[in-house]
Amino acid sequence: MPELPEVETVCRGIRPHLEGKRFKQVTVRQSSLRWPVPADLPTLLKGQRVKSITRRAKYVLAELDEGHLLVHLGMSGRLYFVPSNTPVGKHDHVDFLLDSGQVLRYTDPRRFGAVLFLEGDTTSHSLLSHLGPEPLSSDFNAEYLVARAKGRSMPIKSLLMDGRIVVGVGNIYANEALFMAGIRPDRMAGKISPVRYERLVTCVKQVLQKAIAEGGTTLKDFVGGDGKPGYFKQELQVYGRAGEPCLKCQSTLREIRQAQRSTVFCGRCQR
DNA sequence: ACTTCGACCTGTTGGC
DNA sequence: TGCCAACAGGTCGAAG
Repeated sequence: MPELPEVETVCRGIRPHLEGKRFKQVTVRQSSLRWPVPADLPTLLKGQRVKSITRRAKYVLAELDEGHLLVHLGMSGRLYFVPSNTPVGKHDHVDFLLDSGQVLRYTDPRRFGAVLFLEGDTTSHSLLSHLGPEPLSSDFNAEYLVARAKGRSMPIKSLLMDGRIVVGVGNIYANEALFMAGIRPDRMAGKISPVRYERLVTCVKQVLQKAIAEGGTTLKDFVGGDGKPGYFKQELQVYGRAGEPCLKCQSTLREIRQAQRSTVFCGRCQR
């Protein structure tokens, strides 16, 4: 489910029910995720109050009295509230029972996600320290991107999806932003003009903002923390539309593979 | 330093 | 209908 807009949607959905509450009991049924869930997580969290819920890249961070809870949804993860009597499914790996009586559930069939505890400061943690700027912040601008792209032979789509350059842009929105900007995904990053980077930065921000406003993109069964589906799927211009006509010029959208990920683009609109 | 590729998992889909 | 290969929203870390 998760690219930045989906994670942001989840954060916004769960935040009102978490902030100010305390963990009463944490149940870990499957600790084998991307990294092992700490064996002492239930002990570490018990009795702790959630001071705030924030997002950094695609990580959900719960600031606690002492330390932080970090959750990543990987490819197939979900984080959502369930009624306390909800049956436990095969992939329901962690339940967080709050003092309010509500249960926050972490479900992840592919187990590419993560549930970790961070001691103290978040920025120093190895998973977060190397991350590039947030795409919707002013730190992500054309000058910055031009500087980072200088001399790079990597295709622009791969550069966009590199979290050290800019976070939160996954396969869907990389495809969409490049279409919107009229740039071929396989163009060498170092050979794109500053003017085109100006346009690309604007498009990345636009597509992400629009997706957040629509509650994320629902593929499969993504639902935000409030249980509502995302409505951005109907806005997608190229992702998942290979072989179909370009919505701007009607020519057939092409599909290639880059870094084992599917790339869809219009050979006429994108140069 | 930069780029590519395998790896981690399960579920779904499409071809034969 | 069944079986098997390919593919799916991510991203780390090793190899080249």
